[in-house]
Amino acid sequence: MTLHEAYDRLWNAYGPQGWWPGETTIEIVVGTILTQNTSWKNVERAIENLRDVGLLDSQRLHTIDIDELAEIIRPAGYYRLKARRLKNLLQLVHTQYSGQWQELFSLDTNSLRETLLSVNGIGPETADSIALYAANKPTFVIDAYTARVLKRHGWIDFEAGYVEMQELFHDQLEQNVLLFNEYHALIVRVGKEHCGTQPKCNGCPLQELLPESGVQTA
DNA sequence: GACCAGGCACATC
DNA sequence: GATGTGCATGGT
Repeated sequence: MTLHEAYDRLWNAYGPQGWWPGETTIEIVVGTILTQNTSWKNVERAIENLRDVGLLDSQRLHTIDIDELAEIIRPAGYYRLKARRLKNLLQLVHTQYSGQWQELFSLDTNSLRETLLSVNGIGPETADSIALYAANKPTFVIDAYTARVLKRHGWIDFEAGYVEMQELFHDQLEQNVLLFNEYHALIVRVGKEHCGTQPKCNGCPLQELLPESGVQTA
């Protein structure tokens, strides 16, 4: 079994997932922070609120009062925390990169990653999400679903951490932005439908790729 | 009413 | 280094 085979099965079963298509840079960046440990549905409400008041704009977000911002993104949950995290990132871009996201994104993948990780409130997944979906860098995003699917199917050691899981994809696949984008979204899809808190592997497109030992429980 | 959702930082041992 | 806890809304 290879990650290529698994990708083909998922693609054949589900097709394109359309994550973050045709949206602006700031909208994608805001989404990566708002979706931390939060359902996308709630994030959409918060983003619509921002759109309604014309705040999907880096400069305006940078200058708006933090408590006002918090109230506007309230539906996304952890709203005061996330307002602070957004402000931290905007502070970086507007003081170090002239408010120009493309200037920040012109860094090589590793430097961009390290720079993003230096911001309080941005961890590995958020940094990689921004790098992949906003900056179009070929870096694979590992999230809770990805970890669950990899471990449930015995593709990686149960104790593996973020970096190990990411290396698995980086080592076995061509470094392609669109592939990484689609693959991650497909894994989230199969994770939601079949690898939730209770294993439901009947009908799972990856069922025949399960290890002989059977399904491990998280 | 419990449990979950596309994490992360910080405290404590 | 591992483990626990706060952050918060909305859906099932």
